[in-house]
Amino acid sequence: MVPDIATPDTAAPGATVDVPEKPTLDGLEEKWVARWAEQDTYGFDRDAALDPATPRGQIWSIDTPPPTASGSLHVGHVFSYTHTDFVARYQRMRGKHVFYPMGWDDNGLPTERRVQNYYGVRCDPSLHYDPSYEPPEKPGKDQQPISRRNFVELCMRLTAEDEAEFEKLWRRVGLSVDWSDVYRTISESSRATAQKMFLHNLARGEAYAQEAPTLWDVTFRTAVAQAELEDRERPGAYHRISFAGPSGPVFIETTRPELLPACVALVAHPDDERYQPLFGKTVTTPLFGVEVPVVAHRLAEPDKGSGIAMICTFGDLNDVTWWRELQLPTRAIVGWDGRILAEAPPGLEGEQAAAAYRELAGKTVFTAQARIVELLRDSGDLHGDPKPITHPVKFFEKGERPLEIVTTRLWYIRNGGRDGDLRAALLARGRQIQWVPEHMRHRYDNWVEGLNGDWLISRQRFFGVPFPVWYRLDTEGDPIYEEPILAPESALPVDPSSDVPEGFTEDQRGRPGGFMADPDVMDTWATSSLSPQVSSGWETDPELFAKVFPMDQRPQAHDIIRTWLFSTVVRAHYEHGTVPWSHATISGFVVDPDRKKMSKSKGNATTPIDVLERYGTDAVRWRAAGARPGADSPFDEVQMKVGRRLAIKILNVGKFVLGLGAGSVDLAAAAGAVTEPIDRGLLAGLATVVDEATAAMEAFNYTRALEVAEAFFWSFCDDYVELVKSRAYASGPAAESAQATLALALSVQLRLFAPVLPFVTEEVWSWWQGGSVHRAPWPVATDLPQGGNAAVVSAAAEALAGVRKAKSDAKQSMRADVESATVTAPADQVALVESARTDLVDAGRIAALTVVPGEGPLTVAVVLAPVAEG
RNA sequence: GGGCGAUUGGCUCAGUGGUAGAGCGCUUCGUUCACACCGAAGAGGUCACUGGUUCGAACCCAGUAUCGCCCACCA
Repeated sequence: MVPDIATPDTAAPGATVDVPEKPTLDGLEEKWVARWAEQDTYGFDRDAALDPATPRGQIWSIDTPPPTASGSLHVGHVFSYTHTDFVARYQRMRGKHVFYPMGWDDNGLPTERRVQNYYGVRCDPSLHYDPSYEPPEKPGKDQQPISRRNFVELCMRLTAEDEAEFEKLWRRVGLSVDWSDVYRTISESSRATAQKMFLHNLARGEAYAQEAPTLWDVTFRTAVAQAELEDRERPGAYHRISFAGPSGPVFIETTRPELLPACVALVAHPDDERYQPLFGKTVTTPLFGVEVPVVAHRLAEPDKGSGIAMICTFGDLNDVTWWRELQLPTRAIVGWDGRILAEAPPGLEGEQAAAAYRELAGKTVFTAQARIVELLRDSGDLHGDPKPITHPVKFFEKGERPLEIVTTRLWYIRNGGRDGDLRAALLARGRQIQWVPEHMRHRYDNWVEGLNGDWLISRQRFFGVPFPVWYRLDTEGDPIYEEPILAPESALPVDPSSDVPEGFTEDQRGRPGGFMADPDVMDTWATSSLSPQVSSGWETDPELFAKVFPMDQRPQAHDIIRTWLFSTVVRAHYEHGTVPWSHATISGFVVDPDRKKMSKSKGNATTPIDVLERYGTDAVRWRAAGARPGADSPFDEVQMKVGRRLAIKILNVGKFVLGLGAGSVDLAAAAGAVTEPIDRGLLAGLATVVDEATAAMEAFNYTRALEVAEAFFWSFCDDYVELVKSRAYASGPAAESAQATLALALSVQLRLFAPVLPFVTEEVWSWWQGGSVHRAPWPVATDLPQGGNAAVVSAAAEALAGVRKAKSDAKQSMRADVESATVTAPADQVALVESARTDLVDAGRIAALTVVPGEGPLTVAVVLAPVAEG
């Protein structure tokens, strides 16, 4: 029993029915958004939900995706969040306590960039905090450097403004979230959660630090994880270069000739007979005269280029593998800024090497390439012209320049990329999740099976969750990485760049014998992977956490299965030994007419507020419901009109039906008043619709649920209401049967539509019923009178259609009088049509109706009354 | 190169073994009596292709083609 849900029989017979003269969609959003807020229609009833007597199955908890606060929302967001809302509203009407918080992802790079541009500032972590700092009125020409803490404060300030705007939009979209429960990924509590979980991972050996070559974005000057990579096709060229070998030149082909000074070996496949004589020998690099060994490795491909490749530190991930497995020396030449380092790497001895290196030092890799090609050409070591090719190059998904590989010390979380048992365990977790649609599971499997390293979580940025770690400095001032100083859990969140570890004072920061902060922040996914823990109150609200975690539903788009979904599974696996949620519901994208994903950066995004205002929220939601889970859906404004038409129809038919006397029907007693066969038939058909819609909603198929409800509704309006309106106008038991049927049918249909069309259904409901339709119970077939025959309605509708066709063919008004009509129907339908005779005669304006059995489908022969001239 | 999905009327999509469906668009007609932000009627498809299974295939199986997405070590 759910106490705060209004039952639909609250309207007593003769209760006030207040139907507007001219119903309209205009203003419904403002009216009901305000009313729902006042009445806390969607509040999570914590006391009831946390009552020990409430079974877990009576709660539905949703791990809402926190939108990027610094971004802007487009129609695609509106669709996917609406999909979740359909489920939330359905579950609420099923009587569940719906835990539906909203979060804002205000952490990370996008926010940093927005703050830099908006205020004209930049973060300089070496500066001290200025408590009285105010940003310039207008951003100046040069960005003002400010301390990390000041920068973070500006981030907090701006995102708070952005989030207020977002909330307004979401309310207008009709999301039934509990607005008293909002989290931010940069809040104290989120930061504390992320830091605490990191310390747990570290204590259990699931997180570790390692100095290793890593993919590096030279624009953002940060490390990049595998999940943030994307390949882009870029033009390049094979350069054929000769090395001096023991018995003549050895030719290699490379797309990165500028890395020649970083060359540490040549490599060929062990079975490659052409190069077997060279294995174990050395060759000499052109220009630099460095002796490098020729080695064998199975990853070398005989049919690529000349079959022998130069290994550089580092040109690509293959180089890293070779370097690691063959234990080659390191000759790094690319710096964090993407330029060739000023100092030549070890191994380049002699004046020849130094002179050649000076030609490249300080240049970008692009200009260094141009220069070295000239040098190689002059020295005669470049053979032929470079052969242009197009090849995939790795980029940071938000970046504009190819990634380089640099060596640095970073934090990782084990994710199965280097451990088969862990990988198998995480694949098994994937199988414990129910995926909607089912085939999205393959994306997860595919990703986990293809991992080639652990999850890199360090980012060299400012606005993020810092690692709660310091390092002691030795007497030389060098950090002792082996013994990190960890913040105690009770102190979290900490900012090690301004907080001081236990036993030290601020003036020891950066001094020999003192300490230094870990300079990095966590990857944004390292925080958002904890959204279930953050929103459910892990460690901050154990009672709540125990009741809502693991959560019931994770809605998200398919493009971030490899990032958000996977990382959330990893964290829950470690900390809780479970999956974070039972269901993952995956939304597709809204795509433009060319089937390209809608996104702001592509400039093809449609602004939601504009569409919401033009068509009304319900119309937009109706269109969203047409996009099945996981399916991409083209944006088509014409479709919005159809949704709007449905909403208007609901208003009008509601008004009409209530005016026919349905408004004063006692719903609790209505079933007993339904006596006419066609009335019983209508409700029998509706009972089937209720069953089908319910089954569809249980399977998250809101599209199907809407479709069956809508098909029934249009037939209800066009056929049933037309057939019975004359009878309903009258009085007596037959009229009461019609009125009771209309009332029941309206009540049930409003509730079926409520999850998709919350505004218009609430409006009509309010004319006539107490409480909110959104707190009314989802209809069940057994509430409707049993035993009716739905075929009565279809037979009568078919006969009526025949009469209409005759009038249409004769180009007459539907109100034209019919002198006589003869229905010829299959034998088993004669009685059905006869049982609706009176309604049919009235609706068709038929003077004389005959129904006879015959062969073939039902037909109607009509003689129209003569039309008076003139 | 691997994986996943799609291919049904002009458009967007339902339809998983039994006579091809819906909405939009189109054509024709109709408005005092809930609804012109409307109603009624109608036209329109060899279900991508080739084989196979079956009494029967849009649907099941094998293969092909095209499109889209995800992944992949890219000299």
